[in-house]
Amino acid sequence: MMRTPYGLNILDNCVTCPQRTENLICNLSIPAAQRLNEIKSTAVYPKGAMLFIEGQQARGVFVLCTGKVKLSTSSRDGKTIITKISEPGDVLGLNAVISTRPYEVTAEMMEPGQANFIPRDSLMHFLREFPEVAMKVAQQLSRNYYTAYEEIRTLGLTVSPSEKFAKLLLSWSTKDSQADGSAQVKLTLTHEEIAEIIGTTRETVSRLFSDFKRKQLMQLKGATLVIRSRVALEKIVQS
Amino acid sequence: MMRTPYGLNILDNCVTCPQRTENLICNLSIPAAQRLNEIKSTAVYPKGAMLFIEGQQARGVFVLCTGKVKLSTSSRDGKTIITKISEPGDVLGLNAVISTRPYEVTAEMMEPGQANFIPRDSLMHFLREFPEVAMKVAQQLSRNYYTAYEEIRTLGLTVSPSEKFAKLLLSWSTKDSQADGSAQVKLTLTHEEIAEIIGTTRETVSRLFSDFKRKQLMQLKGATLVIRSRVALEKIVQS
DNA sequence: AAACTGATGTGATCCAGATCACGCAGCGGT
DNA sequence: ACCGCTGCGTGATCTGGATCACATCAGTTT
Repeated sequence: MMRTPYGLNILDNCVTCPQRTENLICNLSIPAAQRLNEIKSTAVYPKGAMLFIEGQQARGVFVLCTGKVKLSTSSRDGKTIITKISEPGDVLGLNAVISTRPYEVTAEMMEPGQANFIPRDSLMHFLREFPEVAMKVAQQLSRNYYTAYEEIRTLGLTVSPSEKFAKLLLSWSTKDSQADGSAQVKLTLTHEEIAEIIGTTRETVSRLFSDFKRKQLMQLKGATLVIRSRVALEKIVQS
Repeated sequence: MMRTPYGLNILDNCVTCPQRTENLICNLSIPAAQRLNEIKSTAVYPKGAMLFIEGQQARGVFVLCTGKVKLSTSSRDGKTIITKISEPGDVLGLNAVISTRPYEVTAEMMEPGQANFIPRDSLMHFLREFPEVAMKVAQQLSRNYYTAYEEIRTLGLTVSPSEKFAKLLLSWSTKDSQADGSAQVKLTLTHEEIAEIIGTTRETVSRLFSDFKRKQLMQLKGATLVIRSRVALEKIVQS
């Protein structure tokens, strides 16, 4: 099968989505995958590009191939919270399309990357054509819901910024942690962005970094964050 | 068609769910409705009964017929937040069942009421049998997601308790507001419960009531809450 | 009626973070 | 080198709610 740099087959792309076998577009039946491949279009976006903006009428979904995407929502007075950092394999805008409502978040490329776009109508047709995929979509949606619920628990039940910060570090380190409980993560976010994730101010995040370093919970080598011990962090979370 | 007090046909029940035509169990095709009627079982629950508890393996969904249900989640250290007050017509536990995960909330009857139970396996079978219903389920799930997202916005973007309180009052008054912007709502929650909704303390809620009454934003006649002007409240929210 | 219980009002105190206000470091552009 | 810009570190204040500690009140029970 031929591959062109800007027109990858979704089936092929699937290979590039590590450990995402449960994903919407993976493990489709051959005819479904072929159909999907026909209705999608691929594009490359620069850093800072907006895939869609909160409040816009939903045009379709984006399947992220490469790069990271920042999902955020803001209030009229300028305050912003980041609800998720999406990674390759994620399907963006699904809720808005399925429920035919405006996008509930803004999706911004954090680094240059590639995404497949599937227009609203094509997707809905596709789902009616392949009911088993509709079922997978429902499961994806309920998984999204769980993530949102975790967010609610964090925002509503966790009071102190230090606790939320510890939670965030833990969520980062789960991906590739060592046997001894330590982990290394590439830090790609600014303090400002971290503040928008845990709902506090830039200054407080800065102080949290100092505190946690002093308490030997973590350490910074260039842009690499070294987490000393997960158990110590879990103690802080304690909720 | 015969009606028995404790074994209402779901189709009939639909009539008792006001303005819920978009609901999962309403507007089904005749065969789907009949099938649904076969797999459901109805029960009456006393006040305080737990339909399900956070963390339990999902057994099935509940379709609320009468009464109100409090959905909440708590942290290990005892703090609780109420995420939603469910009303007749709502489908409870859908996300957990579809994603085959534990219930993410606790559902407690706030007053005696009736609910239909549909076991997990029966529901999944049913959805495979009627793909058009699976599609409706997906839409219901994405609507749930929107509600959760609203919650995130409230918790994450709204800082002051007074703003959240105003938001809550507005959400109550939307249901039946007068032309002049006033509205009357039966107050069924304690200050403690309101505190758990907006994420503050009982004392603060008590003070908020005093403040808002003093500022002529609302007024209390027995258990009836009279909202003076919606616009004034919207000014406070302002986000 | 008295005692009990759960829901409520309200003052006094305290403190974690927000806010303000800088200084400083890195880095790309001209 | 210079500038401009964005991100970061840190002190000094200020303050809104949490917390504690009672008093009160309405509805129930005995």
